[in-house]
Amino acid sequence: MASMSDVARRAGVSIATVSRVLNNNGKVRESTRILILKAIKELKYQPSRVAKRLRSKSVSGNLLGVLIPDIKNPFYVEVLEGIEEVAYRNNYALIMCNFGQDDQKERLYLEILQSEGIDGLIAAPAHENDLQLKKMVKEGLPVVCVDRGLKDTDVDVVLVDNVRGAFQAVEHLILAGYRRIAYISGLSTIPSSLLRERGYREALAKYGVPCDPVLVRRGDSKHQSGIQLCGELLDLPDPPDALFAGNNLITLGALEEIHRRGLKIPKDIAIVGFDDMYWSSSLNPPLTAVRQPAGEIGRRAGELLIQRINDPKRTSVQMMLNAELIRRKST
Amino acid sequence: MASMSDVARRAGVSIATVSRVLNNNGKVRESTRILILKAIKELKYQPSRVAKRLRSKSVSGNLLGVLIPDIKNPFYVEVLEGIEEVAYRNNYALIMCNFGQDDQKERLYLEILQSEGIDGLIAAPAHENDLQLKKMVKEGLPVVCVDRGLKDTDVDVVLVDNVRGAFQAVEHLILAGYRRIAYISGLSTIPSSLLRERGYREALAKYGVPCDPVLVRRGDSKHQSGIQLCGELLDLPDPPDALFAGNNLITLGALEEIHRRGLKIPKDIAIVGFDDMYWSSSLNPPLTAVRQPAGEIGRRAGELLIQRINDPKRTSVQMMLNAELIRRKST
DNA sequence: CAATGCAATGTAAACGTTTTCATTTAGAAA
DNA sequence: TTTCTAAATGAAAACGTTTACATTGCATTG
Repeated sequence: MASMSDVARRAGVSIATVSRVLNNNGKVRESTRILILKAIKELKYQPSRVAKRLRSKSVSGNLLGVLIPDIKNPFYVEVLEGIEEVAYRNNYALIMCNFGQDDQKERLYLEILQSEGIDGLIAAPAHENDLQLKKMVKEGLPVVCVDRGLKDTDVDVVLVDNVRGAFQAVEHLILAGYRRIAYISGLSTIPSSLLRERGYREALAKYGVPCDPVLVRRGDSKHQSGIQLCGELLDLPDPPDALFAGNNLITLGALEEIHRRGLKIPKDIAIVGFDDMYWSSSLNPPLTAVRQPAGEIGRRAGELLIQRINDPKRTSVQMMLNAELIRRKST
Repeated sequence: MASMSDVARRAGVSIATVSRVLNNNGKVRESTRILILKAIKELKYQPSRVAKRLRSKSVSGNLLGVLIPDIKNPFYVEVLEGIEEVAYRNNYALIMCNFGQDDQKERLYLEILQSEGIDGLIAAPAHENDLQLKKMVKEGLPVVCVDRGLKDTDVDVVLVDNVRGAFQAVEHLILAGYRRIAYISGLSTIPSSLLRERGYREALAKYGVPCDPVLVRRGDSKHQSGIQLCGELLDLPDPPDALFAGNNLITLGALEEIHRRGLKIPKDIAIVGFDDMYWSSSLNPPLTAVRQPAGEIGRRAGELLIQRINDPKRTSVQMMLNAELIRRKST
């Protein structure tokens, strides 16, 4: 691949001048600019992002990190898509790190990202108290959190009002006449699990529906946990008549288990999920769900990150988007 | 961040020696190795992948590119997941490029990847005749193609037997008694679309079922095209009694349209999709589908790529995995 | 015409590694 | 002790940029 000095030689100038026309800074005579542009075209020269990144902390290396807990989860895929959209528009490349809710993997990925000299990071940290990530924020790496915040740390975060979303879901169930409403929670180290549980409890409380502790189950946020915990609930002597599932993987798992047992939804048991998918209406039955604007979360996060890269001392913002209940046929 | 010279200074040696212990090459006395290791630990030193990549074409920079057409498509997400798994295991980071079946975006992404100095690339090219990608292969970049090959080019590729998969699907429909079988194809610039159509035709031919040209529709592989083209088919004076959908997005779209019209599956119309998802059994009705081992495709591709990086002149392989028909309730 | 100042360009260092080649060191053999 | 050899280490260049600083050229001014 041609390098800057090749261009310089061919245009009969020094690399400094070439650099100047590439970055549009410094004065350069129009005639030599043309010469250089011509050489660039002829040699199909492309600047090396690697060299650029190595050399200059001051200028952006156009590389972002994305750290997500589970790419199997359609929610994060949609977030990722949103991020990618704005990253690409701003000429940033993306290093994708899928840590699968594995602490060690997360640590290693963070090290890699640091070592890659990324300009900024969008992360859904393993938990609120992620020391390593906090440290990176402290050290000045531009970071924005999605879906999950970072305790006691001044960092941009964009997420959804989990309490309110869950509240709406459960309120909807109550108003529809259900009384034994179960909650299958994701990992309780994840803030959103707790917040959703809070919404669940608040709704029950508001309508004076007793909260039977046996009806809230906690798993690891994965598909299998939905199957397992839904099964446990259905095996109860006094099983629930409705189910609030803590995320989409859990919902899908629960759905699978309910179908396996030949139960009818919503006659035998109703279900409302947290997280909507574009194909939720094709499920059996069409799923009532709390919709997070995942794509928008990703886009907003991307925009905030790029803003912060360009203005590192901008005051941090917490952007809370609205979750919306989509009523379909499962309740 | 501490650099190698910091370590060297603290250990009282030169950077060359530090480099030697880091890469385990060259002789270094045990006592100084220990000294250096100690300094590394104390300074929390981490080598810069950027510098490493810049300096040395000979040693791997531990960076891979992934170029996929559509991250909305669960198939590619699963492939991506497989790739990520083996990449991580081998200490490679991943630059994810989602080109959305947009030629210009693909071109730009390829340029970025080149400029990032990736060690290798896994790609599902926009079409068989992707000149830019071909050129990169020719120039020696290790590449493995997934899902789609590259014409007249000596490159590793891992994919599924599309003809056979489609054949099985359509044969299954025929044996179940359906006769007016429609095919909704994806983009016809994509080899797999054509191959699946071939399987479709071969099955019809084998059983002497006439092939009504009005029953094959071609779209852009996206969700919306499934809705649209399924609608057109259903509006036909003599509509199909069964549908073979060219990929999962199309399937989901078709499903949506069928439900919107209040038609019953499979009574009014049967449907079999190409691509299975782990939640296909939760669809309404549980979907009969041709399952591609997407995760395995990704893992294999990752392994092949790393092999090739380590042995660039290894002869190229074409790995064809089996697609399997999963019978559920939609047929 | 000399002095001045600014526009245009060049030189060289720096970023953090790897790697070649040269040099020092240590231990063995004589 | 001297000499030799292999082992251990170091010096410096190179990768492809950006950038601070130096230099050149040229027009303007007095």
